[in-house]
Amino acid sequence: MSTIKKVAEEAKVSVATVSRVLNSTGYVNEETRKKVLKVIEELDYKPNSVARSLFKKQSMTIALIVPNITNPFFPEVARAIEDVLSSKDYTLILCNSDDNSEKEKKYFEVMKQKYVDGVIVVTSTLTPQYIEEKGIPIVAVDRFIDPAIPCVSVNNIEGAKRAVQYLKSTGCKKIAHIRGPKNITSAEDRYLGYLNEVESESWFETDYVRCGNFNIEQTTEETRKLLNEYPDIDGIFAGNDLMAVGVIKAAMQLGKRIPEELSVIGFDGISLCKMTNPEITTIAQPIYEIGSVAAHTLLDLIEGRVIEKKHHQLEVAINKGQSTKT
Amino acid sequence: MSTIKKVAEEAKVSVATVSRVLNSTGYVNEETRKKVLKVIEELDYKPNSVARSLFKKQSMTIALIVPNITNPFFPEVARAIEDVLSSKDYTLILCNSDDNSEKEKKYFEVMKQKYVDGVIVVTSTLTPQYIEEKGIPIVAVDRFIDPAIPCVSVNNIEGAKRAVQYLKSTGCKKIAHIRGPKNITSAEDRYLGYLNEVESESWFETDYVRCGNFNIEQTTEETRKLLNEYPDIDGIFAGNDLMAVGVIKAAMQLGKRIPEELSVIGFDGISLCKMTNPEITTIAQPIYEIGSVAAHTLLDLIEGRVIEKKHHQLEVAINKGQSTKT
DNA sequence: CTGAAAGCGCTAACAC
DNA sequence: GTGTTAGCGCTTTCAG
Repeated sequence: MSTIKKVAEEAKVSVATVSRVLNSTGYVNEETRKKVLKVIEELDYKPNSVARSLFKKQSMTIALIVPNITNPFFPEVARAIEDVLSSKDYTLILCNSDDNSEKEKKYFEVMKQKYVDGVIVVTSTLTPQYIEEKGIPIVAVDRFIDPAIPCVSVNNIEGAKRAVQYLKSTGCKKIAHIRGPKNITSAEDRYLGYLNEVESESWFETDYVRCGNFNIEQTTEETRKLLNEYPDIDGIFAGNDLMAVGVIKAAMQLGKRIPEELSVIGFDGISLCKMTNPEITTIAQPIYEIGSVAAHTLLDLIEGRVIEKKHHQLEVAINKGQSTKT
Repeated sequence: MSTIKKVAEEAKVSVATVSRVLNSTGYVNEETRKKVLKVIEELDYKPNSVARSLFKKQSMTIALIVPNITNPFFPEVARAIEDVLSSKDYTLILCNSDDNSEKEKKYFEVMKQKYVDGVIVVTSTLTPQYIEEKGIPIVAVDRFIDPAIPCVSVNNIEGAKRAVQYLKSTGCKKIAHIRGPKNITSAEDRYLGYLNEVESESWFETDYVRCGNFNIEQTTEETRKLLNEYPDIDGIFAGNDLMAVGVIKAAMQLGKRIPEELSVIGFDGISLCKMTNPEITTIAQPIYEIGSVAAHTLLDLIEGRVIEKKHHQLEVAINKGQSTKT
């Protein structure tokens, strides 16, 4: 592998000059510039990013910390982020935290040692103090951390309201909610949105809310119990699409027809919704856009541009499938 | 951020000594060792990986190049890889190639400049010459590249045979195949396995093979055509699970009952299979294990261990769902 | 416009 | 056992 020094020798100039043409900084005579370029070409010289990083204290890489890339929501976010990063010559490091605070911190440590320029994170355990202390530019995705930290998400409360409203509009009379984990802001907000729509209804019971923890099996189990206790529930708003699958499974086990006897609506809009049968009606987030906006925001932060808007709340849309009545 | 120099000053020793205790290399008096450790603790000193990389010409990071992380097969592979890497203090860089040779090459270039220690790749365009030339340790996953390059996959031919045999064993009399893209070795092998099982059958027609390109919509379209032309086909082996979804969609559109009128079997064993209705019967690859073995193999390669086995062919298993008869 | 030289933070000879 | 020093490959003052 050729180095800047070899190029300099070959071109009979100093390394400083080569560096100048490489980075288009400072003045350099057009003739010498051409000569240097020619030698670079001939030697197929590629600057060493590590050496550059050491000097500049930046690495042109950013890290994405998600709970688990295996959860179908995240690959799409990751893809979007990687797309914008690679178009700007940045590189993406992928980390799975399992929502474990220790792991998240360990990743942060490592990233700092590697001069990683910034991180995009989906977390519910990291505190603003810790983040502040690390001093790495950061943007949160999906889950809110702190007013001081840029965040891109959707309006989960509004989305949840729309879900319930839609269920009502298609004739559901008793609507339950299988919610995501406590302490996850997005799950909490969806629950709040649901509550807001139903608490003043005469039919509402607090017992209509069950926790499915974003997990199919548990959701199936909880739903079965729920439906056995309250056979007249005719609509369920699941806290995400995976849980909607769980709800549907439970309904099938109980022999309830969907959507005739039970309507189901999810949240997220992962591509899975279109693969099931019935296709799942869902409050779709613009997942790709979320990733894309997060990446751009982080780059703004890193490259010192003024960040006009700290909190992006993107619009949800309703994707109608066959798990709800028309 | 404190540096090794500050630690040395504070501990009143040379940087060499600090480096020694850091890396446990060479002799260092127990007393001084303790003193140094204490200072490191006090200053919360963390060695700078970039500086170390520059010297050692290695970065403790490896890259994973997949066509598209959005394809549900890959997140699981990525997760497995990241799990073993992080346990060995390596970091994972994620790249999406879209099966585009130019992008793959660009990534390779960048990785080389970053002193990335190795790459795990899913490719059908990279040539052994190119890889050789780059001189980066590499292991292929899912798709075979060259006998000289370590590869971890399953025996696709055998798996495909088993799929067809299973269909036969459940009573299917005319079995078609919706195959994946030409030039992708795994798709090719599955096709070969299918062919091997059916070509001597009296009912077999070459026209029973259609190309679905690993894509749901196209598969649905092709299947619909196929089933219209040959209404008596009663079994379809889809080249992967996503295409199995496409087949099922087509069957539903045509009002064919699954599995009574048409049995469907997929390949891969992604978790999606358990989320659809009917659940998809599939030839399941040990996806997590594939990623895990690939990561270990790459680390062996990187760390100079003898690699006992270049080509790992892991075992498939049949996952029975309700898309086939019992 | 160009070159010399001082680092960025760390490791590994090589002395002592 | 421990310190000195020469780099790893690049960027950026600072002279000239």
